[in-house]
Amino acid sequence: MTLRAVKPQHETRRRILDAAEELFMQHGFEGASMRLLTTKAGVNLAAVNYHFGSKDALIEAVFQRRLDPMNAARLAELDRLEKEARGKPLSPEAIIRAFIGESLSMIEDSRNGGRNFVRLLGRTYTEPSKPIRTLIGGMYAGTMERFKAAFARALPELPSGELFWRMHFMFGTLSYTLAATDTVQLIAGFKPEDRHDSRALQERLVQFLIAGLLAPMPGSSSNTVRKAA
Amino acid sequence: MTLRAVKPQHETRRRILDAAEELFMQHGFEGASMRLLTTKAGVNLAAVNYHFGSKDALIEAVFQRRLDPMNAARLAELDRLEKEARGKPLSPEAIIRAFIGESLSMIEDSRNGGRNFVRLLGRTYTEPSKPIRTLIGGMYAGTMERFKAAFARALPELPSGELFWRMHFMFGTLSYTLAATDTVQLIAGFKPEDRHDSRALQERLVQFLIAGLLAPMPGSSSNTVRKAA
DNA sequence: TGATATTTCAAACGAACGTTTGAATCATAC
DNA sequence: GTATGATTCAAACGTTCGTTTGAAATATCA
Repeated sequence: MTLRAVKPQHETRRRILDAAEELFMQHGFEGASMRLLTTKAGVNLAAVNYHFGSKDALIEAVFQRRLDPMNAARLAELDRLEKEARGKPLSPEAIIRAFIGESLSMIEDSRNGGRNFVRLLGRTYTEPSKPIRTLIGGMYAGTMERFKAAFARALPELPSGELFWRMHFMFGTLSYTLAATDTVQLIAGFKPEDRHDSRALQERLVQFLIAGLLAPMPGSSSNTVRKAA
Repeated sequence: MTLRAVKPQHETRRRILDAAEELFMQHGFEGASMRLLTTKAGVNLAAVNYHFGSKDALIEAVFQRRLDPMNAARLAELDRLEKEARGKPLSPEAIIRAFIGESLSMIEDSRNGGRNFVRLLGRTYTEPSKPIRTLIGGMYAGTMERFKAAFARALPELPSGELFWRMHFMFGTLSYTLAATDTVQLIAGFKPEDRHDSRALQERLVQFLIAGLLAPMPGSSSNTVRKAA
């Protein structure tokens, strides 16, 4: 029996989470049934309720597993940058990169399911279900607070009300980019070789977001909000 | 019986479409059941299948009713601008306004359900269901083609591959803005009085999108793609 | 090995789903 | 008024949903 394949302690949990991640992304939370999900995971139908309690708890666990480390990594990167800057405000670009870098690099991670998760995440921001919105909102609260403060320090001339909207727009662009890449195809002209080139995508997105963040104020002159480079 | 309220020819259809618009937005397509939907509409459970054939056909009808006129209005506005310009390329800002103006003004239209629809629409761009994506994609195809051509004429220096991505980002920002306003609340700082001020929202969004569209190329110098003002 | 948790399994639960049915009701035209 | 078609209605259809159950299998440790 020495050659018997070992069965890690919580392999069933992991298999369920992986299958759920992919099927929630493909069919939505309601569309992915327990039977489909457990079949794909190769576990018994009752396993979800045994290990997680309910389908809703499974949904929560799917986000917990990835979102907490993801936001922790964002905050760690922001901490690192701020320490490095020794009290000086960061550049808007650096803050943007700290926020989107982690999620965009996960797009390339198809082996560990990171790609599935970020696409699921992008879809979920516009999810109508109240409990899910509350869940996601709670997981983001602290991170958003810190990044908003960092942006405010980097852009002292930008009124707080405007900053809110520009973060809102930036987050929306990221969200849609994560969710809709190789799903919706509204605009013709997509080159298939771009699909997995997340480096090029990231650079394009960063340029777009920086420009939007530094856009002139609605009623102002043609200057950007950044007084001096 | 002279005072009896008249019943327009297809009032039942309209009531169903209105209820579906709101409930699809609130609960998603699968989450909004026929029983909930018909109860809200004040019609019999069998009315949907009688008037539309099936739930899927109802979903299609919900989008048909609003999306075709909406895209027709976008194209009409673009035609008007181009006629007015007498062959000269339009400004990027004018093209952007032609595209987003119609949908953003619907945000204020809560009486006729326009607000419900645009929020539903924003959510649907990231919908995983293949038939729905195909449906929406087909309804947008011609409009996107025309707007892409208009942008290409306005920005001749911008490579076509870049234009695709910038339209993608712009569309994402609009989509998220439509879908997530007063639903998701990830960033603290939202002022309730902004909620229905779609004029101010539109100006903020336009500034953000223009800046993103005209952003410098990823590898270029610090100039924007627009050679001269 | 034997006792004790832990995990898996097939089967079934009641509830809710989208849809169908056939009679009842309504509107319209002769 | 009566015949004809359109619409509404209560009831039921078969299916699938998330969940529960109690026994069987497996792992853990004295």
